[in-house]
Formats: sequence, structure tokens, C-alpha cells
Amino acid sequence: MPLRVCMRDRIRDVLVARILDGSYPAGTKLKELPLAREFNVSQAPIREALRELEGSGLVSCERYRGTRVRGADLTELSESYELRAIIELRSVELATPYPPPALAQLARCLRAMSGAVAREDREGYIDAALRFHRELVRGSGNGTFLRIWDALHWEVRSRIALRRIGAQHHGLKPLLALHKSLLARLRAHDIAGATRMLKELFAMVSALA
Amino acid sequence: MPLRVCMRDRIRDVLVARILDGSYPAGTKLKELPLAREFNVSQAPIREALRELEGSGLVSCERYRGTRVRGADLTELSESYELRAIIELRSVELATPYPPPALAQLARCLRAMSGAVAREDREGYIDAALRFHRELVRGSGNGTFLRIWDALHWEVRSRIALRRIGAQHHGLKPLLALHKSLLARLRAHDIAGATRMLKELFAMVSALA
DNA sequence: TCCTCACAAATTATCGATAATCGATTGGTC
DNA sequence: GACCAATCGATTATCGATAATTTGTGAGGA
Repeated sequence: MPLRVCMRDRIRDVLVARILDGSYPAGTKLKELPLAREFNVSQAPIREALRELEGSGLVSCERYRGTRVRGADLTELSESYELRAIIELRSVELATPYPPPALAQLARCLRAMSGAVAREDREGYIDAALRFHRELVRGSGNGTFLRIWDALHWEVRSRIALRRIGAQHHGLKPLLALHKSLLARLRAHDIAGATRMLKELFAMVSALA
Repeated sequence: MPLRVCMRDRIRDVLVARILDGSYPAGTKLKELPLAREFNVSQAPIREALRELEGSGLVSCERYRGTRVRGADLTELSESYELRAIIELRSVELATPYPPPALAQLARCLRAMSGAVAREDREGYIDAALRFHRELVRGSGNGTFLRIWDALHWEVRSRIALRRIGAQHHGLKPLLALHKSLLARLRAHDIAGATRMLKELFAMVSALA
């Protein structure tokens, strides 16, 4: 059985998905040997996957005491949003004026978000919105910003956050509107305005959570 | 031979120290088996140490292609300082007014910095200054801020940065003065003033590098 | 000359088993 | 009953060896 991607990556993705879908609520102990048996691998790839999740802050490890999930913790969630907010705000400052290709990419994401809202596809909205925000950071040209942003696994955190909000998907429309305004400000090289929009966005998410 | 701390941690610290002291300049390939032989351990703890360094951004790994040092890269260094700056600036906003114990701790660090400057002990200054800045972040109460700040291994990066500056240790006095002003502003609950001081600090470091 | 395909060397990824450590529990003592 | 040390089971940390992958090289063909 040739391995297209290494086990470690595959296992990490599965674990992330399980934290995402609620299979592993906060506090769950992730034991290495049982996981190894389940995935039909040895301990090594499991351990490496867990280390990587620790780096993202989704789990925490203590020496000889094991690994526990801590991603769904509300405090940690709002703390992460705080970090994400300052990274994106500074990215917008650094990146403006965004070059036309970046603006085009942002516009594509926005269209995808709009379409998702239209068909009430919340998952689709999240994916598109994350691409939008990641592009904001990427545009800053600061690789460290992007690395940290990626390491926080927003594809997990966003869903945890939105699950807390519950079924209020009517909340997506004002979010979409803010993104539209934000892009317009970026096109106009209006840093102050763009920053204001972004702050409102994060304030709205915080209020919901 | 009972292991007081696990090999992984010990090895990680040695590798960090080597990146720090210049033994491993940027681009150095870190091969697992040779390192394992050198430390008289097997591959496993080496790999885990390398993963952790990857999380800190000090090295980068590619699948089946190995691990390379990238900590001394100037671009990456200024990018990291940019991230550190926004984390500390926001921390000051969140933490002010700092509680008396935190202010006392900051004052202790400042005294240590002052003493180090007086005896022209640059290493001592760096240690004390890092404690000062870490305390700024800790005071915010945002554990994610602190986790990311720690993961960036400033005990390495600061020294790399200051080595670039060279022997201009006269540059430490204005830095010390800015820290003093900063603490005074924090005591006075003057967020705007404190923020200004911190921005000047980072501007000065960036200018030096 | 330029390709490209097979092969070998070097290195990483994974395995299966052993050693070290932690937490709870048991048994003994006061 | 309260306390403490010895021990056991569960789990993590590490080991030594094997499998998988990449990269470089050289032979053969257009």
C-alpha cells in the first residue's frame, strides 16, 4: 500500500475533523496506543500528529501524562479570535494598497460567500470566508503572520464558534455585507475605513460567541 | 540512567542553543540519524524536537526532504518582530491598568536591565528585557498571546538580532530609557502613552536590524 | 546534444517492542 | 482512622530495525 501522503498528516487531519465535529469534546484524553490501533499504525505517527496539534493549541500535552483536547474551550476561542484580529488588522495596514491580483482573489472569495449565503450553505460560507481572510493575511507579505494564522486551524475554530451561535444563520447576511464594504475600502486604498470594517466584523463575531 | 527531563526537551534546547550561537547558520540541513548518533539516542526524540522547532519557525521541514535552519534569516526576523510588536501593543491595551503585582514584576525586570546596562552585560540585558516583555504579554491574561509569544523563542531571535547590530552596545541606553518611560506610563494607566513608547521601542530595534 | 528511464545512495517515515514514569491502590504502622 | 511506602496497571518516552521516498547518476536511444 503506497502512501500518497504520510500517515502523520492523514491522522492529524482526522483528529482535527473529530475535534471539529464534536466527537472529541474539550477535555477528551487522546491516548496514543488506542489511537494507533484504531488507525492501524504504530505510535510514532500518532505522536507526531499530536505534537502538531499541540503547536496549534488544539490540544495540550503534559510529560508522561498524555494529551487532552482543549479546542472547544470558550476562553481559548475568544483569545484566538483576538490574536487573529490583530494579525488581520495589521495585515490590512501593511498590504494596502493590495495589488490587483490579490483584490481579484478577494472578490472571488466574496462571490463564493455571497452564493453560499444565498443558498443558506453555512459550511460553504465558512470555507469561502476563511479563504477571504487568509488572503487578507497573505497579501501582507509577512510569512510569519500567515504561518501563525494557518497554525491556528481556523477551519476548526470557526465551526466551533458558529456552532455555539446555533441556528441563527440569518446572522450571515450582515457579515457578508461587512465583507463587501471591507473589499470596497481596500479597493479605494482606504486603510482607516477598511480597519473599521474589520473591527466591526470581529466585534460581531465576538458578540455572537 | 534515569531521565530528569525527556530527551526531546533536552535535544530541543541544545539545537536552539546551536542556532543561537551560530553553529547552525541559516540553511544548515539537520539530518536525523547523524544527530541521533551524536546525542546517543534514537531517531524518535530527534524528530520530535525538530517538529517543535518547526512550530516555532526556527526550522522548516519538507516531507522526505529533511529539515533546514531558517532562524537567522533577516526577513523572517523582522516579520517575527512585527508579530511580536502587535501582540505586545494589544497586550498593553488589554492589560492596562496592570495589577500592582504585575507592575512590581515589571519594575524588578527593569532594575535587572538597568544593572546589566551599568556593567555592560549585554546578555544579562537581553534576558531581563525578555522577562520584561513577556510579563507585558502575560499581564494581558490572554493565554494564546503568551503561547505564541513563547513559541517564537525570543531568547534565540533577540540574540540573533543583536548580533547583527554588532558591538554598538551604547545602543542599550536609549532602549533602557524607553522601557523606563513605558513602565511610568503603565503606572499612570496611560494607554496611549504606553503604546507610543512601545512603538518607539520596536521602531528602534527595527532600525538597528 | 538532449532526453528519459532504471538504479543506487542517502534520508525520512514507520514499525514493533522495551524502558521509564505517573496515579491509584494496597498493605503496614502508629 | 490517618499516614506513608511499596507495588501494580496504564500510558508515555525511547529504542533499534525496516519500509518508503527523494535525488543524483549514468546508460541507452532519438
